[in-house]
Amino acid sequence: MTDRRPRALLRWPTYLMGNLHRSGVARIDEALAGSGLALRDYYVLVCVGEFGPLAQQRVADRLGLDRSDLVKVLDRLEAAGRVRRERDTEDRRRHVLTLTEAGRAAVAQVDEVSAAVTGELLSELSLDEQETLHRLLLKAFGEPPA
Amino acid sequence: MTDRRPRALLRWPTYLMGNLHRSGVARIDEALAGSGLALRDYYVLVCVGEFGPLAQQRVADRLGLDRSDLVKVLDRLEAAGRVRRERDTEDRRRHVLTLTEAGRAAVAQVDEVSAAVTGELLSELSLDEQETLHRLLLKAFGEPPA
DNA sequence: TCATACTGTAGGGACTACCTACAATTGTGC
DNA sequence: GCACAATTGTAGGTAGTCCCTACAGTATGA
Repeated sequence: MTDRRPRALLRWPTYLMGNLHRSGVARIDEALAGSGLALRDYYVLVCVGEFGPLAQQRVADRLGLDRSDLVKVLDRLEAAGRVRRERDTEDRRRHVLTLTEAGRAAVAQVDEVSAAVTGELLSELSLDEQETLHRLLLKAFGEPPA
Repeated sequence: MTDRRPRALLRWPTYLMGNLHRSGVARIDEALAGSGLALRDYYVLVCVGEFGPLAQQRVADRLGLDRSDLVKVLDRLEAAGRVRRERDTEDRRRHVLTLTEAGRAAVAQVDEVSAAVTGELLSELSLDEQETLHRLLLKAFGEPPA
């Protein structure tokens, strides 16, 4: 029984984005169940992969996470052999993170799932509209248009 | 030190919407701190206000929440005198919820805050673009265009 | 009457966001 | 060289969300 939502809430982009986000994450997590991968893991893997060997604090900065929360994610990822975590020989406070081959494979897997889910999630929109939505979201986010 | 995000993540509307949503909610919560109102409370108040006297299960259905999670929200709202919760005389399994005057005032307060925050959140977009974004979000959400 | 379904409530588990504290390490001013 | 501050990773706590199960009270239909 999926009743209609209050119209007074549908006025707010924040509300709409929250619900769409939640729906997308749920679908991705469902597709990823069993692989031992969470969506956050993917974010971290992508970040380490894109910006080369990185200290944990730098990953947290780039993703807008707290460094203390990153620890558990990295524990999982390291145990699964998806990242290497080694002391930085130049600054022994830091751990240097590097992506492994398994990590790269995980990224590719989530990329595929995410593309499929995005298509579902925005299936009510034409391809042009999807493109427009993405462009506006990027701009609102403060990123230069791709 | 706000570093740039991984480009590979900015490809995903789900990721962008999640971050924008989080940012919006944080600003609203901040503005609402001290008033004893959470954003979820507002959702519930709006729902009860819009669809008249409602049973708890109906509110949960309309908002996509679990009825068990609604209980704590309603405990707060009732204690604050923002909703009345009474046994339904026609079906004594149900509690009938009605909005009080204080509840209506709370809705008006959050409406104001939310409008201001939405303006901030989308300040990188022109008014036309904000309108387009909202229309596309509504459509993606499966709602008929207003 | 008996079985079935619905409603509100209690409680738990897993996850996220945010915060503090702390030990190890590095850098700075003297 | 040395006291002091800052940084980094880690542990832990709190609050909130989402999802699930169990249960007692109530209604409904065979």
